[in-house]
Amino acid sequence: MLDNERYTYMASVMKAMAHPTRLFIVDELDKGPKNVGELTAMVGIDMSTISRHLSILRHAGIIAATKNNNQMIYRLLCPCVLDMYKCVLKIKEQED
Amino acid sequence: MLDNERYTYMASVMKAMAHPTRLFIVDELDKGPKNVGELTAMVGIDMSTISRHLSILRHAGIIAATKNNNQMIYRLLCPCVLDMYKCVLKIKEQED
DNA sequence: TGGCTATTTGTCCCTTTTGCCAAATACCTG
DNA sequence: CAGGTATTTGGCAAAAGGGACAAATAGCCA
Repeated sequence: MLDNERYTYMASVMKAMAHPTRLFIVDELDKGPKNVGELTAMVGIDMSTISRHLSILRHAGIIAATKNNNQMIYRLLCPCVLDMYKCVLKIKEQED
Repeated sequence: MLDNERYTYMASVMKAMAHPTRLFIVDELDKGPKNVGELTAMVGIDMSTISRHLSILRHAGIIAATKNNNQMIYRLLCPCVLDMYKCVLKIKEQED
């Protein structure tokens, strides 16, 4: 398979997005930066789990964090990920 | 989490893309329809595994298949998935 | 029908992912 | 320093993902 490394990298970024909770987080961060507590309250699962989701998105380079006192403020780095939604919706239309 | 079903659906489509071999297949099908044997030769792993990858992409609505004699010809349904690459590359640039 | 080619499906094994709880860490404040 | 709040990390269990091999299925041709 030609250029395997490229595909592996691309897949890793897409995998980071490919989870309902993480897509929700990305959507929320697109509206504005938020801390872990706020996101936890919105999603309604354990904060440790949210923290891990945020870590996955951060390592993929999709979001970034800044420390504010004892809080971590997360923000969306690349709003272009939201364009992926458009394509997914186009696929959905095709099926109906 | 608001509108959970929407996020679950979107995640399932993105998950279908989130694998190096499947991204490669999508890229190849973008150049033109191909049968399972051709894709297997290009990727270099077991045909049964390729077949399952194709099944995953088909169920996600990303590709479609037509039977030609005893071959299955796969084709890309929604070339817009390739636009996702652009965003991933933008993310990569940001990191360097 | 029997054999040949192309593809899919069943099964097994191993690895990764996800979620929870509890413990650790970080930072502020009295 | 002690206590409080915010977040991350370790460990564990359940579930899902990925690959190989063998067996099943489908369609063609003699």
